[in-house]
Amino acid sequence: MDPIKLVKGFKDLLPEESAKWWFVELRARKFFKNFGFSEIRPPIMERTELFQRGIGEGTDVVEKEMYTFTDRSGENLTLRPEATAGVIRAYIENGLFTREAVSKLYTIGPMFRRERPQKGRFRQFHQINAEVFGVAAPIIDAEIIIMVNEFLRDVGLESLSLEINSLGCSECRPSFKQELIAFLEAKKETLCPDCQRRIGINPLRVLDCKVRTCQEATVQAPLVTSFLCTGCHAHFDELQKYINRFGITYSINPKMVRGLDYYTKTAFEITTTHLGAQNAVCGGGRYDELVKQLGGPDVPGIGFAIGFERLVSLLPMSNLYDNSPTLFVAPLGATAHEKTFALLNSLRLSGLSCVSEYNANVSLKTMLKRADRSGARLVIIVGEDELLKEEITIKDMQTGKQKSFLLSDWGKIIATAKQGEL
RNA sequence: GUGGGUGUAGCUCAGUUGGUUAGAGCGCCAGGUUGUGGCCCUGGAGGCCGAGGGUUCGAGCCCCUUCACUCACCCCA
Repeated sequence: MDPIKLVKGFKDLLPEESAKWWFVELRARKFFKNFGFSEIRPPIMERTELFQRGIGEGTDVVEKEMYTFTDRSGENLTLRPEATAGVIRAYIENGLFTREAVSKLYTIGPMFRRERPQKGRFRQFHQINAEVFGVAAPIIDAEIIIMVNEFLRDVGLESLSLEINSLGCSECRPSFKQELIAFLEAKKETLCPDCQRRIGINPLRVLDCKVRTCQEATVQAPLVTSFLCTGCHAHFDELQKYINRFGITYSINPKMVRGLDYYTKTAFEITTTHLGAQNAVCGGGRYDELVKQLGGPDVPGIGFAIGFERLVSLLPMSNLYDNSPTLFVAPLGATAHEKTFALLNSLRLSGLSCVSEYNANVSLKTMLKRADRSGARLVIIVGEDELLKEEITIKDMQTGKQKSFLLSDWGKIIATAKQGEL
């Protein structure tokens, strides 16, 4: 029979990798706690309408990338393609805005988009998401940007670049958009076919196009930053003031746009050159009108998403993700297995990570080989000699030293094992 | 959805103008050591050469089809 294969664009996370994931996740949770966030875990499936309203009908994500289906009772459901909409739904539905003036929430989990897979892009992928509701002041924009920037540095990423921009609000964006469209229409001939199409759909994206002729054509294009209303302008200025005060390096990229419709004012992106074409490790921004748009109170919001797989693939080599046990128990023969069984498990219960051999017939040589490969530094050997004397031998694999202990003297054995070396 | 690349052992890959029994390294198993790992030596297991069809006396190699993976576009984390 042919084995069943995994779904295209989905990945099995194997043990070597999952150790890295734990490392990242633990660090992230620590960071979030320090910055006053708490975890929320909305389901990974929502009513399709939520995403249509939240992300925007015209976006590619909604138009052609969602895993949407009707369940047995005819409800139209979708596997979440991003986290923000679901978090906002939960925020509204559970009335979190009535409990506290400001909510700082994070969530870590899988997202689903039916795109053609490539380097750094999968149909099931994971994100670390953060959202803050209820703060309109730019100080929070700065806080969030600094937090995510420092977090990525903390887990060990290097040569990242941070870009920020302001996309304006519903007041100033339309006039900019109008001006931009007029500009692009005039240059239409020199733009690539994709961009010619974009003029009508998402004119801001033209500024971000990779085709050289398009980049050349848009050097003189009007910039959002020069169209900002006084409110947005002040917001953007103050944000920079705060970031400068903390002192991280960034650049302003007036041509950066975000993919989803809901962003207003601040937008930012953290990229690297080591990811192939998918160079964004983190993207985020402010969405002051989204909560209201989804039926909630008029509460401003800001958030970001980190691509988990992308982050992990950038992690430097490190022994920080080492998952080795501290101890390998090697009993020779059936009697030794019986004698060490209780000890083995009480070592585990005392907080030590121990592995053992289950086959009573394997040789000491093989067990030591397995112990070596397991990464355990200490090995407890129990064979005929030890059984006669009611002893065990502990071997330090790094130094080769060996030492005997009375089998009954668990306290001493555990203490030595906890030391991790002889 | 569109375009390119690649499919040979568990993994990374050789494989001559089409020629007999398809190879290497790593990994795995066993032995060299009756109870001592790594290093070294010896041996072993492991392949429908992605699948289907075609050309040919003969196909891993050539042709067609198909599937999978991969990279890029679109778009995005």
